[in-house]
Parts: sequence; C-alpha cells; structure tokens
Amino acid sequence: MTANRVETAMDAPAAARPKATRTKPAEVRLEELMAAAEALFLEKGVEATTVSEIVERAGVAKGTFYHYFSAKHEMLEALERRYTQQFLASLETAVSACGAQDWHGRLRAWITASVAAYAQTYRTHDMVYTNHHHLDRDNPARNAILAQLLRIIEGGAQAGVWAAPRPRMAALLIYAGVHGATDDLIASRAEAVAPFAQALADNCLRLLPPPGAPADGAA
Amino acid sequence: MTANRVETAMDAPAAARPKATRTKPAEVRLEELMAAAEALFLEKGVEATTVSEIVERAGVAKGTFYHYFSAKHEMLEALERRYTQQFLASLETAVSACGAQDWHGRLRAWITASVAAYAQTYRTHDMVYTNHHHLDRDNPARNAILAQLLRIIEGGAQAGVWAAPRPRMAALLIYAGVHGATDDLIASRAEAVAPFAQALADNCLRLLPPPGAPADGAA
Amino acid sequence: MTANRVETAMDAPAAARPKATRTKPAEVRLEELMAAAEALFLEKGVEATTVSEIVERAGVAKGTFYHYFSAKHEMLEALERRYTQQFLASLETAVSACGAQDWHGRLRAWITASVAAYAQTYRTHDMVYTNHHHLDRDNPARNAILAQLLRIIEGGAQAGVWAAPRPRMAALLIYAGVHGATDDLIASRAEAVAPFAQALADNCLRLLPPPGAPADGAA
Amino acid sequence: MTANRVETAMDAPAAARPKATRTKPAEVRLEELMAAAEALFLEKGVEATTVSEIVERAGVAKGTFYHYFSAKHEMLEALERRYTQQFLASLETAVSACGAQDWHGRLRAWITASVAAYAQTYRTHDMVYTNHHHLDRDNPARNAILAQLLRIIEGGAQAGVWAAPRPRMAALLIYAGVHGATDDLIASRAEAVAPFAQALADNCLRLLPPPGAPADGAA
DNA sequence: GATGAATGAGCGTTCATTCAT
DNA sequence: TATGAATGAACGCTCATTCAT
Repeated sequence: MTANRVETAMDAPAAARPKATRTKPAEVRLEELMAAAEALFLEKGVEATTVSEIVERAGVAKGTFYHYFSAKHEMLEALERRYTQQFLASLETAVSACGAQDWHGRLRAWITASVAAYAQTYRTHDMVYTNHHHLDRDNPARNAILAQLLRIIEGGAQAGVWAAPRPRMAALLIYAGVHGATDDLIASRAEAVAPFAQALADNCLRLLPPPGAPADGAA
Repeated sequence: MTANRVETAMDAPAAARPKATRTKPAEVRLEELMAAAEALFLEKGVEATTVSEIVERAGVAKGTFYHYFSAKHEMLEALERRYTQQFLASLETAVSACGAQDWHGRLRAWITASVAAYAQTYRTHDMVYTNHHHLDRDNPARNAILAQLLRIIEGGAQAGVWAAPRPRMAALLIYAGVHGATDDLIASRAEAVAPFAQALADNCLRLLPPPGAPADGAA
Repeated sequence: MTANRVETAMDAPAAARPKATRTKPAEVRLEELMAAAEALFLEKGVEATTVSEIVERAGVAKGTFYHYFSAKHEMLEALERRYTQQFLASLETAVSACGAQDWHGRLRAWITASVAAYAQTYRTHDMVYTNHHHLDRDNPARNAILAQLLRIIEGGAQAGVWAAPRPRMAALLIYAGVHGATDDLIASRAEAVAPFAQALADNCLRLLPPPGAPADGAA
Repeated sequence: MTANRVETAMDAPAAARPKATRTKPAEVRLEELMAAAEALFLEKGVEATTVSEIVERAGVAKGTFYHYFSAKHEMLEALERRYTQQFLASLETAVSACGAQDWHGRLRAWITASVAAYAQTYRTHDMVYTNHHHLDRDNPARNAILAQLLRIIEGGAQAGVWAAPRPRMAALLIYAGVHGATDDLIASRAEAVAPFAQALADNCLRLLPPPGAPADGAA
C-alpha cells in the first residue's frame, strides 16, 4: 500500500518528509534488495511477489529497484547465480577433502554433501530451478553440477576403481536420484540426514560395479 | 412474447446476442476446449496462456469457457487428471504383460514403459508437474506412480528375487533417475529410445542386489 | 454452478436425463419464481442476486425465467407491485375498522397498523423502496400510502376534530417519522411493538392541535 | 544504465510508457478524482459508475485511481466521510450561534439548518446514505447527526423548557420528518425553503409539549 | 543516488440475455 | 411449455516499468 492512499492522505497533517534512507554504498543496497527479494520469493513464489513488495521490505523506493536491476527477472537471475556458486563451492570443498585417488571417498563425499546442501537449501533450490525448463541443456547451474559429478565417475573409471560404461547415465541417475530421494526425506521427515545420506551413497555406489563385471545388456 | 409475461416499459441494459457457433454435444465442446488449452499451455506455459487465447483457438466465446470450467485453474486440473490416468494406465498395461512372478521382467517393463511414455509426453509431463511443489507429498499423480513401482520392488523382495532393504529409497532412485536420465536423452537426442531404456533398466536393476548380499553400510 | 462443469462431466457416466419438472400451470410457475426471487433478494440484495440463482432455487431452467419475465428488473417490479398492494390493504383494513367519524381512532389505527406492518416486513420494504430514488414523485407505492394518510388528516380537519393548516406537511412528518422511528425500534429491539406504536401515535397526534390553536408562525 | 546495474540479455515483456499528465501535488489529484467520482455517482448512481469513467473524467490513467484509492468502494467511503463532516459542521455552526440556554432557538436552528443543508445537498445525501442499510445502527454519520439533535432535546428537557418523556423517539420523528418533508419540498418545488423550514420547526416543536402536560398514553 | 506519481495493456471473471431445439 | 448451451461486452483490478524531479 502506497503512502498516499486516501486514509492517510486525509488524516495525516502534511509533515516534512523525513527522507529516512541516506545514501548507502551500492554494495549494501544491492544486498538489502537481494535479501528482501529472496525472502519474498521463498515465501510466496517468484510470480506472486511484486516489485512493490520487494522495495517495501527493503525500505527503499520503487525507482531504486530499477537503479540496481533493469527488470524483475534480472533479480531472479542474480539470485540464481549467487546460489549456484555457493552450492557448487560446498560440493567442491567436500570432495577436495578426500585424497586425490580415493575415488570411493570422493563419490561418497559428493553424494553426502549434495544431500546435506540440498536438505538445507531445497527451498531456494526449488525457487531457482523451477524457472528453468527441466530439459534446458543450457541451464548453466545444472551443467556445472553434473560436470563435477561426471569428473569423479570418469576419474574412478580411469583409475580402475569401478566400471562405468555409460558414465553420463550413471551421473544422471545419481544426480536425479539424490534430489528425488532427498525431497522425500524432507517431506516425510522420517529420519536424520546423515544416515540417510550414507544409505543413499551405498545405493548409488552399487550403480558402479567393479571393473570386469559383465557390461550392461550382457546379462 | 407470451401472454403470461410480466411487462413494463423500461430501458433495456446492454443485450447479448449469441449467434455464431451452434450447440454441440458437451463432450465435444469440452474436448475442443481442453485440446486448445493443452496446446497453448505446452507452447507458452500455463501462466503465460490467457483464457482469451484458449477460447480464440477453440473458436468459442469467452463465456463458453466458463460454462465448462469454473476457473482457469480448473482447466489445468482437468488436464492433469486426464494425463495422469493415461500415464498410469500405459505403465500398468506394460507391467501386466509380464508373468505375475517374473519380477525382473515386471521391473524392466515398468522402467522401459516409463522411458517410452515420458519420452513421448515429457512436455505435458513437465507442464503438469511444474505446477506442484516437488515436495508435495499429496501430489496424487506422483504418489500413484510411485506406489505402482513400490509394489513391484516389494513384490520381488518378498519373492526372494532381490534384496530391498530400503524399498522406498530404491523406488525413489529409480523413479527420479528414469525421469532425469530421459530428460537428458531427449535433450541430447543422442540415441534411440529403446537401447537407452535397456541400459537404464540394467543400471537400475543393479540397485537391487541378489538376496544375501551384504546390507548397506556393511561394505 | 451448471451441471456440466468438468468435474461432473468427467465423473458421472452419462445417464438418461430425468427431466424432472413437468409442465405446470403458469400461475404456479410464476409464484415459484417470485418466491425464489423474493427470498434471494432479501437474503443478498437485488444486485447481488443472479438470474441463475433464482432459477436454481425455483428448480427450473434459465430459459423458463424469460418465459415469465422479460428481464430481471421486471421481476423486481412485479414483487414491488405485489408488496405495495398487500401493505396498502392491511392499512385500509385497520382504518376501516374504526367508525367513519372517529378521526382520532382512524389516525391511530393508521399509525399502529403502519408500525405493525412495517415491523413485520421492513426487509421487503427496504428491498422494494431502495430501488427508487427518495424523491421519485412518481413512486406509485409511496404516493398511494401518503394519499391514504392525507385523506385521514384532511377528513379530521374538515370534521373540526383537529387543525391542519398544512395537511401535507403533517402527513409527511407522520409518514417519515413512523418509518424512521420503527427502524430504530427494530434495530435496537428495545421494546415490544404495541406500546411503542401507542406512544408513537400519541406523539404524532400532538402534531395536529385542536382547532382554534394559533397557526404556525404565529408563536 | 548505471555501473551497478545487473544486466542480462533477455526479451523484455510489455513495457509501460507513462507520458501524458505531469505529476501534480497529491492533494490536487485526489481532489480531481473525488470531484469526478462525486459528479458521476450523482449522475448515474454508484453501481452504474465505472472506474473507467471516473478516470476518464479526471483525465488520468486507470492506474492512477488505484494509486490513490485501493478500491472503488474506498472512493465512496472517502466521499461519505467528507460529506458527513461538512454536514455536521454546518448544523453545529447554526446551533452554536444561539444562546446556550435558548433551547427553542437551538432546536429551531437545528431544524432550519438541516432543511437548508439537505435541500442543497440532498443528491449527495441520498447517494451517500443509500449505500447503508436503513437499519444500520452503526452508520456513524446518522448516529452523529442524531446524537447532535438528541443533545438539544435532552438539554431543553433538563432545563425545564419542554417535556421529553421519550427523547429518542422525538429525535427520530424530527430527524426522519425533516428529511421526508424536505424531500417533498424539493420534489414539488412548491415554495421557498425559508418559510417551509419555519413551518416545519413549528410543527416539530409541537412534539415537545410544555413541562407538566399529561404524559403519553394518559390522554 | 534516490524518489514515487503516473502509466495502460491486459488479466480473469461475471451474468443478463438469446434462441434453436 | 420448457430447455440450457452459447454469448460477449463490460467489469474491477494488477503491476512492471518510466522518468521528471
């Protein structure tokens, strides 16, 4: 609701406008706007959130929004970029903590960290990815995450740790499976995250049989 | 003017003049409307499609839409119901074609039919499911499909065909994996559906080890 | 809600239409329609009541409404006419029960009967009269009622029972006062109708001083 | 484009192009809008007036209306508030011009000012009050006016100037009578306002007999 | 840098009325 | 007599965006 809707306009004796918000570093303003938008996007969805609400929560005027973002969808994209970077980095950190040749460990770490990160941020995750078509091959976030996983699967295969005749298919099964199963975990609140992640890793590792096992389609 | 009619001279407010399209069986009209809506929802998304466009494509007046659907979202729900029934039925048919105790066959059939059905209808699939939150445990379509798969996994486990210490987790991995991997197949157009589905089934069956294998966490 | 909105259309297996309503005497149909409309107009107001609701409550089809009334506002007018006739008749009966020269009695009877009738039917009264501008000199109902009262006032004056230098003003004061005060009685539910009507009549009679009293403006 | 602006190449959805009317003081715009609405509400009724017509007459865009009023009914309420304040104030001024103990004078002043004010603004009056149910005890405007009159009647009674065994009933008779009779004056255009108001006051004062007169029901 | 008044195309929805059957 | 599918103009309202200050 704008400040000068009748009720107000008629009752309040015209006072000198306090002009509260002083000029702040652009960085700070940007962050305030993004925080306000993220909270609202999470609460009520991207479509249902209006620019008016964002600026109201951020405590700035409408025009200020357009100083920092050329359009509403730019805000969403900025949020997406920020989120993806954080998500990728958390996986990278977990994987890097394992020995360079400990491929089982690296894969387990990737899965466990994925579950943990996703369980924590699934609302943001959903918000960010619902706006891309599932099939969008150019979705840079999905591609970056998938590439990370693929590097592990192919690394282990080259090192002879497991067989991966179709590494991309394995990566997709793990990637999609991790998110689908974690959705269910969250929705059912049936157990703690850590043991769930362990079991999930066990299951996923089964997808990568020891080298020398009969190839797919041979059975 | 009938003899009984109560009359008074008065200025008549704006009158309606229905003329163009003749009455058709309700079934036909309904189908025309649903077809128009489905096509548009697919082309440009549900939000971006207006009721005006739907009726224009269906060749009827706006009021006719509201004669058959009480609101735009009712149309989406009708489309969802119809799609889910068809999808479920096609899986059921494929599974039922296998012997009642041929659990490997049944699971392969479920996976293969899922890939095939989804590869054909992924656009409708996406359209329908994007409107539910991923975590919506009450999404009846997802639940029905998952239950179908779970019955097979538990049936095979009881028959001693495979071990399934966590049947729901296995079901979720397969369910999500099938859709995730098929998305990639469709997007990359890298190979034919049938061999892809075969390989996918091989991979998924690996998630269900022979009975007596070491349980998760034991390795 | 129409019978063939999707939910129904998809679930109910097409049955032979019972075609319940047999042809009825026009009189009966008309009365059913008017009763349905009156009830709805009272419940939710004239504007807020739709023709669809009227026919639904009357148990007939939309088209039937237009067999009996050429437009929605004709229905309101028919209801008005019916109500006014009843109201006038009830006053006339009460007044006629007094001796032809008992002018005090006649006026009291008119006032008492007005209060009683209005207290019983104020909802219909409001519904009917809100649709005329207060100033509508051509409102036949108001004119008929006022004329009835005026006849009493002038009759008493000619008979030398009271002075009425401005009979129309007196009539207006009584007419408006009776309705205004009864509104308050109804809204406050503060006392029984009969004693209230008595006191009201006492007050109103004071407006008609004995003959020979100083005329207005002389004081 | 500022340096801080977050940019991405994207198809811009339908853009707005505000151009025509320049910014004016909110007070002025508000007044223009209210004047346009009042005129139209008077001309064709509240229901029959559309927001489109209001903005067209005010010479602004539709959105501007909603910048100042959150809904059409807010406009009506603002008009009501403004009108009631003016009406009450004009009565108060007239009454205050009489000596504090001149109760006959105060009551005459109230009646005379009511007639004058109502004769001038009856169209607005009707417009404003038609939107409240007659019986609405919580109608703040009616209550405020009635309370003003009641204070005079009770003041005179306490001062021994007249008897008022039922002050509220007397107030209601006067209040309703003044409006009802003035309606008739206006509709008939039969005489000047001032003498009519005099005669009306004479009549109304008769409702308040000298102290010691027989109480109601005693006659 | 920051503001906020102003914009207007476009939305989903309503409902009195018509008329072929 | 009775039906009900079909109509379409019109409604109140939204909101991303612009730009003079």
